[in-house]
Amino acid sequence: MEPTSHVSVDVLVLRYDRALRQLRLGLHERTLEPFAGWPALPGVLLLRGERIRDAAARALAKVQLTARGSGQLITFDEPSRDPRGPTLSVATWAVTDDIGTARWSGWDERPPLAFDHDRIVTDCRPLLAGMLWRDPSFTRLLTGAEFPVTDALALHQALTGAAPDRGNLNRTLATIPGLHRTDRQASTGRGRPSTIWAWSPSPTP
Amino acid sequence: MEPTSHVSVDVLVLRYDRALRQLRLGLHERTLEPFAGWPALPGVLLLRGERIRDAAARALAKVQLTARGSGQLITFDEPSRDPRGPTLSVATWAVTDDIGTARWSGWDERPPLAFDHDRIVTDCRPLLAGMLWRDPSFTRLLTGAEFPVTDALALHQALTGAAPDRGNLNRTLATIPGLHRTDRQASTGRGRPSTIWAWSPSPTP
DNA sequence: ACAAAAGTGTTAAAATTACACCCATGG
DNA sequence: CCATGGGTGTAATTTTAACACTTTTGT
Repeated sequence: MEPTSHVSVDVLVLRYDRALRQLRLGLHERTLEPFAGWPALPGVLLLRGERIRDAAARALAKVQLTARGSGQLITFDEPSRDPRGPTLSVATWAVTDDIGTARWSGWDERPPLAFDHDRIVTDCRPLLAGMLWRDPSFTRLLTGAEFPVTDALALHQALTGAAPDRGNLNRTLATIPGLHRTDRQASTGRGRPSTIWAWSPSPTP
Repeated sequence: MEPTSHVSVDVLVLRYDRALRQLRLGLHERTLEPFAGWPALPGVLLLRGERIRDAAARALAKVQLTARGSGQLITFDEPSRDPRGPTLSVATWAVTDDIGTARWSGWDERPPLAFDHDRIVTDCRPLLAGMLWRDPSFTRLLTGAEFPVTDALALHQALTGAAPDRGNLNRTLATIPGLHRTDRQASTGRGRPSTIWAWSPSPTP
């Protein structure tokens, strides 16, 4: 018995799938008990002296992913959340471009998760929704360097649940510093092609 | 050498001093090395299986205080923040009525603190400012069951740095659910007496 | 009467929302 | 030429902010 609780870092891995036009959540199929065979947020135990961001990177490595950026959300401290013993969970977000070996799931079609990870996801969603369009680095990572408004709409819908008015979303984008509309367009199949927005060169100088 | 970092819970203890009309921060004079003799945020090491809220209560007990309410802020993970070895710090807030054995300091006249506690205080201030008037339970704890507008003004000023317009603050208060103005007044010395606002019976049912 | 503190009224500016209508493309 | 998706324009509503002016008290 250790004198203190363990600390795990669990990551909400986000990846915007341009083909599916959907924000997807990266899950890791557990191989060990408890919850063997269950999908879970990728997580690791925080090592002595390790920074949370680095632990998150290790968690991503378990599914062969590297984060473009990450950040802290909330800490969950329910003592029985892990049957192996009391373990804090520092929830973090990370954005990636790759597929890795993760199991990718839509936000709403997500299967039941191991531990209290369902709760973590539900509690953290509004936090992420609040960061979209307001936190430039988070937003930039999700959208990538360039994106059509359609993708912006899908992102907004994925995180807030409701689809915003297209016109208003356009105006919102126009007010974001470092973001500007280009004269290029993206053909999406049927319908009028969407204007492409682009970030200025240096997002985090 | 333990396999994992320690976890401390450090508390920003808040107490509104009606006589001084000032929000004060409760500090604990350290007796042990490192930083013996320095003032610090009251903190304890999180025990195995202990909830953050309970650890915060233990920290307050070190200065003979009990919290009326508390909550989580951010987690600091800089590995060298504690010279004894890597220690996470989960910063929390707590509101109390008592004096206890704490050393109370105004927010701006506060002395240099031990560890990275100066940084914790500076980083957390805007978070607390954002909770004021928006988070009803936090607000209610700070103001108490009844309060004159003057106190509201002092609280706002302490957390945001700037004093708000009196008229606008009055209107802000009027929109807060569960809060209503009474027909009583508080004489504050010279000048026109201040209207007393009161919370409705059950704040957190 | 005057200064200090509190309160009211009014208005300007900004952000949020909603909705009607026009434009471009594929079938 | 029409359904589909994208964009612009406009207006109502709400929030935020600022400031002038009035009221009440102690000295």
